[in-house]
Amino acid sequence: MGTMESGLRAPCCDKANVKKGPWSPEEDATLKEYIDKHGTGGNWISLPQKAGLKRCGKSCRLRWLNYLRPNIKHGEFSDDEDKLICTLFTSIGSRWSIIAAQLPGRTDNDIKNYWNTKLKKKLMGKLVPHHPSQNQRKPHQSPNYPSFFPVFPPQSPTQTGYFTGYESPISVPPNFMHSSSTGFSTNATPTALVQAQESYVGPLFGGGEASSSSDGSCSNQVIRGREHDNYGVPSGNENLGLQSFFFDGYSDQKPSGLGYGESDPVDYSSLEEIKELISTSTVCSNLNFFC
DNA sequence: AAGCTTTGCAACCGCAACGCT
DNA sequence: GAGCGTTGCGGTTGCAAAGCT
Repeated sequence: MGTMESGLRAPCCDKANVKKGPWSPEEDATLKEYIDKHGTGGNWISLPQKAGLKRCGKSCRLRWLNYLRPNIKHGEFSDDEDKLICTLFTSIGSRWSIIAAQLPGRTDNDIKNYWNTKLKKKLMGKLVPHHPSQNQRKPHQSPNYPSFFPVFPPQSPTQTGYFTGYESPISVPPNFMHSSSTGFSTNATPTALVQAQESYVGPLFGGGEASSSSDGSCSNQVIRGREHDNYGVPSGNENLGLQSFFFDGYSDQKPSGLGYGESDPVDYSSLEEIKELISTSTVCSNLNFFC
């Protein structure tokens, strides 16, 4: 590690001579043909050159993994898949790669998009907003988003007990993801994950009580990190992805109306509803609220 | 029919971990 | 152990299509 600090990170490719944007059928064919013949060669950076593509290696990798790879499933998600995604999301957050690993043929990108555009709304559609007056749409707000998606109070991120809405309301013990007591691993079955989450579901909504880390700093600090457990699985001190589930009441993707620290009033009673909904949807084996 | 808004998804970006030297 | 290149991941963006007025 350690190139990050310098700010002098070399670009992964010559951006000037690299094509961006949607892939053409010809490019797809070229990439597929090359990989079918030679494999990836363990080096995506040099692959486009060898294959005769004017693309960044990263772009090739992404295209292959998300689209060209054999056995990729496209199209509608089944109810079972919906439920599994929901269960896993409430267990481990936006760990899309891990969630994707439980859904054969689905890519993390697919699942992420599906969650952000459909599943989240589907889930939230089950909730009735408390205060219709707050339900006025803001730019880019989906019509069926309840207004009470909390945007958290305008407190300093360092104040214990609050978070800005840009950061996870959740902190997880560093050993949670690879704790033997939780039984978590990428190889864990969804059932195991639910069990793990069950043991942890309380603190998920513990608000301020759960937000301090052991060194006394606040877990509002977004911790991005990937440790790996014995299974080669990302694990560790995680910023679970419920943040995206919670914060953006008026955009799928970004809080376009309010700046950092600005907020609408919070409807805390609605938090209880969400809490109940998620714990119900997660813990209850009869996940039938999608039906 | 035209213009505007919203939605869905492919692709990009930046960061952090990995792994080799 | 440090440095550096590569990989993998999650968040974000851009744009075409669909829907609405």
